[in-house]
Order: sequence, then C-alpha cells, then structure tokens
Amino acid sequence: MAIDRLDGRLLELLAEEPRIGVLEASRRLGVARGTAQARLDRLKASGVIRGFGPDVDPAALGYPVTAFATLEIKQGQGADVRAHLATVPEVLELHTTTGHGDMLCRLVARSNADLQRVIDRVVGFDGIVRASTAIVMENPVPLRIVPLVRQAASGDAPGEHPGPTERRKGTE
Amino acid sequence: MAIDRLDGRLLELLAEEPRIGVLEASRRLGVARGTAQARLDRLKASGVIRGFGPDVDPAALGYPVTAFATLEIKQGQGADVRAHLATVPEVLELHTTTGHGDMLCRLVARSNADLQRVIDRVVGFDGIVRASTAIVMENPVPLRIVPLVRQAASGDAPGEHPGPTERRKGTE
DNA sequence: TAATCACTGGACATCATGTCCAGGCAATGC
DNA sequence: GCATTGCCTGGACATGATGTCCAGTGATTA
Repeated sequence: MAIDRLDGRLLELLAEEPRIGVLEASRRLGVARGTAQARLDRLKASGVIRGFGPDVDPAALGYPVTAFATLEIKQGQGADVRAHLATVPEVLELHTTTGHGDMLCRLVARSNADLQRVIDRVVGFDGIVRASTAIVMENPVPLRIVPLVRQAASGDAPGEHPGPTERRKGTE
Repeated sequence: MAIDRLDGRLLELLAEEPRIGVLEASRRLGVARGTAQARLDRLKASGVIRGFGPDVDPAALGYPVTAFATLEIKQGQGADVRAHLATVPEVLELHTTTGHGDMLCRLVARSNADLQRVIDRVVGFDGIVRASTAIVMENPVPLRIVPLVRQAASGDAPGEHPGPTERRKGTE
C-alpha cells in the first residue's frame, strides 16, 4: 500500500511518541480527529501497522549479548531445523537466505559464556552441518523505521514505479 | 532487571493483545489495577519496555525484499561508515560484529532489482572494502520476545546466576 | 451534471487513565 | 517478639480519550 505525507507524519508521530493517542496526534497534525482515526484504521487494516506491541529490551531482561549465527543445513532438513530453532527462546528471529549459509538467526544470551550454551543448543541438532557466529559488539543503528516511512511517504522514493497522482482510492 | 511471573504474564498479554490496556490486563491477571499499573510503570522505568511504538511492516510499505549484508571495513573508517549507513533509509539496522565481517546490516528494497540500487548506495563508500549479501527468502521465526520473556520470568532460566528468592527490592 | 470520496466539526455515551487513599499481609532487620 | 518496610488490595475521583454516529463542504471522476 502506498502512503501519503499525512500517513507518513502520523506514523512518525506514533513512532516517536506512542503514548499520545489519536486525539493528540490529530491536533498536532492539524486535522480533524475523524481524519486521523480513519488514517490509522486504514494503516492497520492494510497491514502497514501490524500492532502496538511493547518493545522489549532483551538486555534489560538479563540477555545483554546478541549474536548472529549463519547456519548450513543438510538438504531436506529445513523444516526440522526451523521447528527446532523455534523451540529455543534465545532465538529471537530466523531467516532462510540465499548465499553462503542457508539460515541466519539472531541470538541473545546472558553472557559470552552463556552464549556458548545457546549455540550448543542451537547447533546441537542433526540437520545442521555447520554454524558460524558473529557476536554483536555495538549497535550503531538500532532497528528503525522512520527514515523508510519518510521516504515511502514522500513519493519521490527511489526505485518506485512511476504511478499516477497520489489520490486515494476507495478500495485497494 | 529480573522479572517475576506476574511481570512475565503482563508482558505476554501486552505482546499478544496490545490494545487491551492496563485495566483489562489487570482483570485477566486477576490482580488489582493498581498492581498492574505499578508493574507496568516499573517495567518501563527499568527499561525492559522501551515503548509501544507501532510495528510497521516494510513489505506493506512497498519494501518486500529483505537482505542482510556483511561488510568489511577499512581500518579506522568505522565511524565514517556508520555515519554513512545511518543516512540510508533502507538500512533498518546496523551492528558491528566480531567474526569474518566487521559489520552486519539489515536492508530492505522494493524488489530484487531495487536491492541492487540499495547495495550500491550502501557499499558506494570509501571505507567499505567488501560486502557480501544474503537475500532473505523466508522468515520462519519473525522477531519475537515472548518465549524469552517466559524463560526470564520463570526463574529457572538456564545460564542464570543463582540468586536469592524472587522477592522484589525497593530500589534496583 | 451527478456521483463518489475524503475531510471537517460537532455530538454522544462509555470506558480507561492518572492519581490519590486506608487497610491487610508477608518478609526483613533489630 | 516487635517495628519497619514494601507490595497488594479495593475503592474513590476528575479528567481525558475512545468508538461511533451525523450533516455539510469541497474536490475529483465518470
């Protein structure tokens, strides 16, 4: 779904100060509450906004160590490995990829020593041939979405397929 | 900060149905509203909950392609490279790591073709020696936190330093 | 020209929020 | 044993936000 500048500013507002609510957002955007409400509903319905889940910091939970593991999988064992990794709480996300490895997963651990335990548990599975781990030292750019939203909303997005004007359609 | 079972269940509730609010959460947990409120305030104050920002789906914004790029950096160019990558909207996060590469970043793009443009922009910088990119095909385990919260809250967490009982202290 | 659509500005009842309070209860420290 | 501390309860209150209507206006499209 394409978003316009108003959608973009609304998303920015909510990203930076999630607690403000629809009413306050409409005030800051200079539009009627109904408009902000409608935009928000639309963003949620179209899947741009998946939800407003709490952003939990693993470090504050006692898991200050983050690592990325590249896994090489035995042919045909993909499904089993996925199921295995899904049972490990320290596996925060898992992707299957092209390239040297077959899978990439993000891990957390209580310490560098604990990371060894996590890795052992992750790779201690028959379908996994090899694993290489990269420990995260710094996180100069934490997961962010605002710059992308800004670009998507500005309409001058590079790589964008040239389209008609930005008039909203009733159903898309 | 250590969390107990009540904190854990509260986080789970909020993660799964963020819209319910404190009052409804307290009802489901079977505790007084003041308790849920206090727990939530404490989780926010201690940094376990960073916020309640909207969870935006890049794919719905028109960026359905995700990739991870491992970058090798020229000695002493780290700061410049970080600053450079921070200006690229398609760079959703950036980590400096140990291991083969020096940095790992998550990218999104409008298409496989567009990914080429993004990569060119990312590596088109003097301090970057080499880059290897892995395109994400599937995402069997999307970014999740609940299993980790459950483990942290259960107290029987592996790798946990043995501690006293789970009585809460006044200030920590 | 008629129809469609988004936005406005207002209305309403309901609900959640932030913020107090007094009391009970369990664990801690002396 | 006793006082202290800290958490939880259950209640109160005013304020504010929410969900949901509506009629009117302006602009675009067929």
